[in-house]
Amino acid sequence: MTRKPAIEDVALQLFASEGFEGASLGRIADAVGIRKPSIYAHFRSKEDLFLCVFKRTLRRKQYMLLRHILQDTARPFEQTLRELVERLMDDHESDAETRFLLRMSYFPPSALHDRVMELVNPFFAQAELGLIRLLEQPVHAERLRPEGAQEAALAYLTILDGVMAEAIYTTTAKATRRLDAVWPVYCRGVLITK
Amino acid sequence: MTRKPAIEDVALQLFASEGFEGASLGRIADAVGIRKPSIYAHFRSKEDLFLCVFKRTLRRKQYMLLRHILQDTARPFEQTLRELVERLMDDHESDAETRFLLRMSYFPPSALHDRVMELVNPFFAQAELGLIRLLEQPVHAERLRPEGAQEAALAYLTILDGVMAEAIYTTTAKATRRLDAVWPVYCRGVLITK
DNA sequence: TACAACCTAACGACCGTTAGTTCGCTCGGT
DNA sequence: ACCGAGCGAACTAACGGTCGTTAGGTTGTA
Repeated sequence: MTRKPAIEDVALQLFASEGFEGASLGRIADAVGIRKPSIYAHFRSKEDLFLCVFKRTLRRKQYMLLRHILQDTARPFEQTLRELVERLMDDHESDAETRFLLRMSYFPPSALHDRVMELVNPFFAQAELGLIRLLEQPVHAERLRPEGAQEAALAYLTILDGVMAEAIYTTTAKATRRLDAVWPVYCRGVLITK
Repeated sequence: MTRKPAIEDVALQLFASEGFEGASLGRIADAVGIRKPSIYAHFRSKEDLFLCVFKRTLRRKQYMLLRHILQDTARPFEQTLRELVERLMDDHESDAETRFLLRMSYFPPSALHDRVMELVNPFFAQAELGLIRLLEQPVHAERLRPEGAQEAALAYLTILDGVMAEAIYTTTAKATRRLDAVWPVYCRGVLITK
């Protein structure tokens, strides 16, 4: 029975709350219940541990996003999209995975900046593409302004980031307040007025 | 002739790019051209240095924001607000002050979390209030949907944060692309359709 | 004008602590 | 007999921070 998954879980927690430099291997080992050198039985270095955790988180998040977007493509898209924001906000509050991913995408450890960006860029590019594909489906496109799928997708991602930003530096409650204000504006702005 | 301002400038740069834990006093001193103990002639500790720089940055940013918002209250507000996003994006690219402020507001050094938040919260609260006051002026309010000043202010702040988020983890060019997409959506969403 | 007293920025040397990392050993399962 | 997870000890480098001292400028007083 190996402690490898436990090490990754704890590292995720500490990286999310203290940052890469702020989370030491000694405290990670303490929280797992092992000694510091034991970590090196599973990871070549602190950077290696970080990148393993980062890749795992990216994989899981990508899977979750695609599942959510494609779960029921016939529903009104604004319902699916609003639920996605709410879901990510709740995740950010409850589990560290979303906090970790956001923090390390915004401010990666400077020595690993390039390698992190190589992983993050395709992730966001694919998310954007998936969103545009959803909105281009005739069921939804006909309710949007002409040629408005890409505009609606980019505007949505901007709003998503804005709400998550508020959730990061204040609270989920205040972020909900922002979402409630911005959502009607968004819908009026992208839907065709009949 | 004292090196105190130089120390603060360099600390700002390094805190912005490496984070609080990632920026060491030794490297700050090197970049200034002095030795590490000399820093203690001006600051009681690393935390003290950080808080001084943070407060100074907050003061300057607040001054800039108020000046921008109140510079010409008769102009169409959507012009003023769009220019403000563009200005903050440019600042983020050119000088470290905006990067520092955003990074440390999102992810303050965990030991200083509470003290940082005590400074940040009034800052953002006042920015929100100033914005609502601007939009409540009759010249602007009559172009907004009824009771829409607060909604328009919150929606704007969300979009501002979303665009800045993109500027942080990609580039100013990509953030501009988002702004171009979201801005017409915002205007259609908050203005009265005639 | 002279000069001692004072102040302060800056420094070299060094403190205790902790960081990431390596090595060689032990022990339990196969 | 082997393999690999885990550990104790120990290494080097770097951390934030303190100490006593120095050099240069300002000030007070005679």
